[in-house]
Amino acid sequence: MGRTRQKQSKDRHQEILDAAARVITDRGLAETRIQDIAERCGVSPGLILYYFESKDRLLVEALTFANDKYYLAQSRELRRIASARGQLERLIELSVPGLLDEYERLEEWALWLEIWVRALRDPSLAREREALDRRWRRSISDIVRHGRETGEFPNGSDPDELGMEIGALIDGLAVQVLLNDTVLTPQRMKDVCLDVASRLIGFSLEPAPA
Amino acid sequence: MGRTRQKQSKDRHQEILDAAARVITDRGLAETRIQDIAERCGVSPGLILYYFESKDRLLVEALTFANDKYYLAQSRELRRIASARGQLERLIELSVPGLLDEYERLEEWALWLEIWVRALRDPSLAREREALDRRWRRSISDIVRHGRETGEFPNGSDPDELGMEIGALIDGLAVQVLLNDTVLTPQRMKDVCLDVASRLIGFSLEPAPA
DNA sequence: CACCGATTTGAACGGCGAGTCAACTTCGCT
DNA sequence: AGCGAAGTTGACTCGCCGTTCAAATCGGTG
Repeated sequence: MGRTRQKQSKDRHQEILDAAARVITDRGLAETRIQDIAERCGVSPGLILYYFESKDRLLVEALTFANDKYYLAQSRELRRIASARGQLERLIELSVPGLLDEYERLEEWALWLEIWVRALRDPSLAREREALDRRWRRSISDIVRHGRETGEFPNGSDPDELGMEIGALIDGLAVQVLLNDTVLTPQRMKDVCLDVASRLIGFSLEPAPA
Repeated sequence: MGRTRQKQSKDRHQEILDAAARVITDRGLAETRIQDIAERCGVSPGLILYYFESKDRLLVEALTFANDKYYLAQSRELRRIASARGQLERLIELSVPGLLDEYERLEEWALWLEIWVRALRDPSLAREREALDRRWRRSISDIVRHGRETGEFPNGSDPDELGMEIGALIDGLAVQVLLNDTVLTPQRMKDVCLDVASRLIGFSLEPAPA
């Protein structure tokens, strides 16, 4: 068989997942057809079903696949920042839909909405979603822990609790921004998040107003 | 023609909207068929399209119709409470999926998720969603204003800002609870919301621990 | 080159569900 | 009672799309 053959096959697999995620972002999960995904790959519809046993499985896999991709990118970026304060600020920036580059974050949040809706009726996706979400909250609580170790943040509430609170705030605001709420601009969302986070964690915003 | 005839027609209209909302909650927007809605009404599928020009229009109307219903019920209930503190606590209780009666709030939040997803690609629903959301945030900021008038709450941040922050927090947490997050129970969500709200608004929780 | 399995194609199948329609019923009015 | 309009039915049409499949192609191996 040879390794190149396996490699190719794996590439195709990911290529399809990637295309699927993009189609879902563009057309919405409900309106995504196999034909669309095939076209994105420049491939025939039959091939999609050669690599995935059904459309449903493919779509679910694509949702979590894309989420993984974004999570890893975020992790990598945060690891390069030393101060907890800087990490928190960057995490928030990365979470605001449309603040940095146009497409990536918009895609991520749009996919979250689709995950939520489908998880309501798909128990296996529901379990997966919870794991993804715990990971996301954990990246917040880890920043809090880090900040306490370095002395940037004071001791106080349970870091996990803070991760949940701040995470929920970001989720809620991100939905508004994603849906183009006219009142809540991306910049304003960033400010609100930082402001509330600083009050909840208990540090002062003054020293470094970005 | 006579008014009774018009009245009947209006009832049918609402009956269908109601049935549609329930079906959407049960099966999800994407899986909702005209047949299902007809069955809920004990009526033939043809009749549904006699009252609504298309399935799409019916579904969108059903989403906002149900939201209205819940909003009015909430308003009525809050108006009966004198203290701002009591109003805030009740608003939070009413917002936690599955804390009080099983079905109603679960339905409401499930429908919100569907609204969000569809609003991503339906500009007219997007506009409608924003209005609904402003109304919801406003019911929070009004409580803050009321509390400042009565002296229960101290002066501080802009009430609209607080409405946005607390509203977003509730949204984010409600999604977790709705999706049966194993860590975040309904009771815990209520506690977290009250706790964060009291810190943001600046009043003490001690005097009345429910 | 000839073979073989893996990959890829595109045509065809089949079911499903939105929307149409012509016939039938119901109800208010005179 | 009987007319006309509104309400209701259920069978039918039609297009769409997931899935299947037989044939074609490709690429590595001996």
